[in-house]
Amino acid sequence: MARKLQSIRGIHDGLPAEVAKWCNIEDVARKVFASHGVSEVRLPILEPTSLFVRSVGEETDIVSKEMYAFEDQGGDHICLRPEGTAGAVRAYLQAGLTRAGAQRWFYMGPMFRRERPQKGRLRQFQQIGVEWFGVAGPVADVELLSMAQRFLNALGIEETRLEINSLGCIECRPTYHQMLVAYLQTCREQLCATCNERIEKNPMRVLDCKNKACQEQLTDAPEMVGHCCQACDTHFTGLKTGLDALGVSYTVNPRIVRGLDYYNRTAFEFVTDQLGAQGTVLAGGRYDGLVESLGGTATNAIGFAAGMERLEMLLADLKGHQLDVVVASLGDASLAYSLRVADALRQQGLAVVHAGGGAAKRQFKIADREKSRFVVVIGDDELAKSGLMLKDLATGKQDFYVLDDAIQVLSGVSMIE
RNA sequence: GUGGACGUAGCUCAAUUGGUAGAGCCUCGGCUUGUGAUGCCGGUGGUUGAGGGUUCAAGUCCCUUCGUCCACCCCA
Repeated sequence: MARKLQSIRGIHDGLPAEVAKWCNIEDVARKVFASHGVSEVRLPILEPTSLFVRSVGEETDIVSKEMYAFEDQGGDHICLRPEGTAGAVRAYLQAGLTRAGAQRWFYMGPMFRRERPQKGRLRQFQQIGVEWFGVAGPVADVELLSMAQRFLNALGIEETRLEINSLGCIECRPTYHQMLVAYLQTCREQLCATCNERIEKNPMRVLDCKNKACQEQLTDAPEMVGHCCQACDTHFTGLKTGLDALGVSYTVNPRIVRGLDYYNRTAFEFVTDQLGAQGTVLAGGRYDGLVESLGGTATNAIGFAAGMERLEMLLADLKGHQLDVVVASLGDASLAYSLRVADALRQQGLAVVHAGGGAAKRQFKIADREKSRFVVVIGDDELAKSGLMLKDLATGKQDFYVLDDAIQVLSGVSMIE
C-alpha cells in the first residue's frame, strides 16, 4: 500500500497499546519518586543550542552531529533538546534556586537525536529523568540508586544488573588521562581504527570498545578506580558501603564511561541483555561541575535518565478490560431507552459504549473485541419492565435487574483505571 | 555517517527459468432481527513502498529514492 503521508524516519506514533504501557510506567515513576521527595518539573522541548554546546560538550556526537538545531525566524539558534539534564540545570539557575536547599526533580518527555534508528533507538524518544541538586555526599548517590532500583522493581523489571564506576574528578582525572593515553600509545597498532580516533578525542571511550581485539589489549590498562584522589576514593567507598547496607546489589565495572562531558565521580548503568545492542535501560551519574560551568555557583548534583521505549520493551503487554459495559439494544422501540441506560451507567463512573443496535450476535462480538466485562442487553421486555439484562462475559451468567438494582450491582466494579 | 537484510490485501505470508497477483487470519453480510464458540455460504479488500529503465511481457532483472529491521558508531 502506498504510504504517501508518513511520519518522519525514526519518529513513531504512540498508539493505544503502547501509550497504556507508558502511562503505567509514568504512574509507577510518580509513586516511587514521591516516596523520595522528588517533584515533577515540566521543561521546554526547545532550548538555545548553546546550552548543549556548553554542557554536553561540543565534541560529543550528540552535539556535533545529532542535534536538530536551526535558526528560527528571528535568527535565534535553537534546538530540540537531545537530553534533559542541561535544561534542568538551566531552569534551576534561572529560577534562582541555588540557595533554596536541595532540589529533587524528575521529568518525563520527548528527546530528539538524529541517529540511525535501530532496536531501542529512535530519533524522537521518551526519557524519564531525575536530577538532584545541592546534594553532596555519597548518601545521595546511594539513595538515588536505591530509588532507581525500586523503580525498576516496581515495574516488574527484574533482569537488569547495576554496574557502577567512579570517573574521578577534575583533580585526579587529568593525571589518570595522561596515564591512560600513554598506555594506549604503546598498543596503538593493535587497536581498531575507531579506538585510534578515540585516543585523541575521548580516551576513556576506548575502555568500553566492543571490539574483542581491543579488549585483549586492555587487560593491563590503568583504571580510574585505582587512580582516584583521596576524596573521590572516599566517596566511592561511601557509595559501596551504602549500597551494601540497603542490599542493593551491584558490580564495579571499571570500564563504564559516560559519553557526556559533564559527569564526574559516580557513574552507573542498569543494563539488560534482552535489548540487543541497546542494553542500557537507565543510566546516569554525578555532575558536580555542571551548574558552575553554566554560570551558577558551585553546586553538587547527581541524576539519571531512563529510556521509556527500552523500559517498555521489557514489560509484557497489559491485559485487562477496556470497558466495563457494552450496551446491546434489540429493536427500534428500546433504542432511546438503551441510550439513557448507557448514560446512567456512565454517571456511576463506569466505562460504557453502546454497540449501536442490530443483530445481538454482532453486538456481543463488539463487546468481546472491545474487551468489555459486561454486556447489558435491552429489548422490548427490558423496556417494558424498566430494567436490563446484565451478562458477565467471563462467567456467561446473566440476570434481569431493574435499573437501580443493576447500578447497585455494578457500582464499584469498574476495572478501568 | 558506515555495513548488511527486507518492503506483495488491515495482519502473517505464497507466487517455478521473467508469462493471468493467491492463501490463511481479520473484517462485513447470510444460514439464525434475544446472546460471544465452532461450522457452512457469500462479499469487501492490491497501481506488488515510490519513481525510472531493460523486455513482446517485470512482484521477479537493473538504477534511484523512501521506509522498516540488525550491527557498527554513539547513547537512555
